[in-house]
Amino acid sequence: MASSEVRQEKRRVSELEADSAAPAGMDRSAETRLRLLEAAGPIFAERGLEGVTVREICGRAGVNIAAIHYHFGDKGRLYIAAVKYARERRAERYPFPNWGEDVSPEIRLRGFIETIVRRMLEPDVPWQTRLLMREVLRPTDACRALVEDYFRPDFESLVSIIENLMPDGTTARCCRQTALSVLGQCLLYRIAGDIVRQLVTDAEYRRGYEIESLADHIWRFSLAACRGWEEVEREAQRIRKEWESQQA
Amino acid sequence: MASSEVRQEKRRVSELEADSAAPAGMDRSAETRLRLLEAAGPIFAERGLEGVTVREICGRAGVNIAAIHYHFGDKGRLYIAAVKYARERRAERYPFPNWGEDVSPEIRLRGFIETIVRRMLEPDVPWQTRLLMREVLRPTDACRALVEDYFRPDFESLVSIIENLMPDGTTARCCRQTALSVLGQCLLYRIAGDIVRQLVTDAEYRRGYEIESLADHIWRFSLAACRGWEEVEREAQRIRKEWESQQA
DNA sequence: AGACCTTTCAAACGCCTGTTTGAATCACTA
DNA sequence: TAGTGATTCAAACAGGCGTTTGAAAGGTCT
Repeated sequence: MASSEVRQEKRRVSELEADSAAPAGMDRSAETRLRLLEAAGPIFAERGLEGVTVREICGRAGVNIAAIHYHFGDKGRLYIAAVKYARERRAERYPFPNWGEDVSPEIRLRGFIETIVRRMLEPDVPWQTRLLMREVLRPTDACRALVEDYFRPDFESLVSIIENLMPDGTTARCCRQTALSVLGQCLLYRIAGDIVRQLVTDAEYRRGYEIESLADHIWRFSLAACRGWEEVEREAQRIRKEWESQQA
Repeated sequence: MASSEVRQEKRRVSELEADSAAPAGMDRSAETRLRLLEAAGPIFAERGLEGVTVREICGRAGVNIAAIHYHFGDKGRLYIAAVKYARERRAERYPFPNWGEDVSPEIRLRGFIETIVRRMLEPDVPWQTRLLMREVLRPTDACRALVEDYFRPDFESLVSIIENLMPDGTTARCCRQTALSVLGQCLLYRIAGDIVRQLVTDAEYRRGYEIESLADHIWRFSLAACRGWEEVEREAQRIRKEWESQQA
């Protein structure tokens, strides 16, 4: 009992070393760690922590079952390590376009939407991106901080795009909520792809629901909402009165 | 082995009887079935098939573990029975408003959105509704037909509302996709409620994200999109040209 | 009351999970 | 080459899962 704790303690030290380097002449230990991470990552990204067995992971990695305990302590910490690893490899994630200063907010919005949709749906987006997306959508207690430094910057940049598109004087709160409306549209196809496929006909699905077309529609819809915002503002009072009379 | 099959076969017959009636003098069998369904339903609705153990279900129902096998065959068929039961009790689900002929599409849209958001978020919406929502979002093979008769009618009525709001000549395909944009906004708060709460400040969340406010924003955003649709159509060519030049 | 079928019950079964063990193997130093 | 610590391995472990069992209890007929 005490001996196993010692084992883990030793390993936890060399985990830290492993952060710093994976030298050309990689030792067995570092290689095994890497094989586990690279094997576990994609499956975790697809099916989550509970949906995967350690036996499957080790099988794909070609290492012994006990390796997880030896190198990471347990399955849960392997998962966390995989998330961290994915975050470190952030460069590999599907990148946002890098606009110049003079690019219009309309174009920025278009690029943002396409990037998000692609991250959601592109099957050959790197698993690191997909795992981080999963964590962002259903944050594990252990990784809640991830939202802050992985996703919030993207969110804030979307908000600032929208601030440029909405009429002057629109509150920041309203802009944030609008940003969420844009994100919600993107998420739908990831979360409820099955039902969407069932609701529209097959032919229509094949022609109008590839990534480009989806991004295009979401963009037009969202942009149109910004354009029409003031008009609805003006109608609002009349409609709201009608609404309340209908409610009663 | 053969005997157990016989048992199940017998039961499967009386399952059918159980559809027809639950008379005042309910016999033990029907009562146990009902207790299982009523105990399992809410937990299934919350955590799904895999997230619940038969021991928990039977514990809450106050019946023996073996009752599931005896009355339903196995856990999976209990789940299916719970979904069917939920669908039969459709009347209890949170209803759409029943508009008169003369109600404007703007108002209809407002009512539709609020109903959906409420179904997603209201904690004391009946579990039957929540279980069906879950099935619609991640359709199990067994219950795929559910989408057709439970959800499609709602979807089609949303589409027809939108057809009345979009400019004349908008294609049906575009209206369906727009309907999905509306639904996506509603879904976000159910699917990614955690991250939303983290992205906006606590104070803002409490004041601006109750059901009424959410429905109001989604409604304004969607209505504005319909109003601004033609304007964007007109801009589209110019913007698209800019987009393509930026891409290159 | 006795026979018969239905329904419940406590207990166990077999399986799969994540984890642990102790010995075998490897890589390196003296 | 012998010794030492790091790493791998096959095997087993404990515990939870869904399922099954065979007997007990309940209800309903003649």
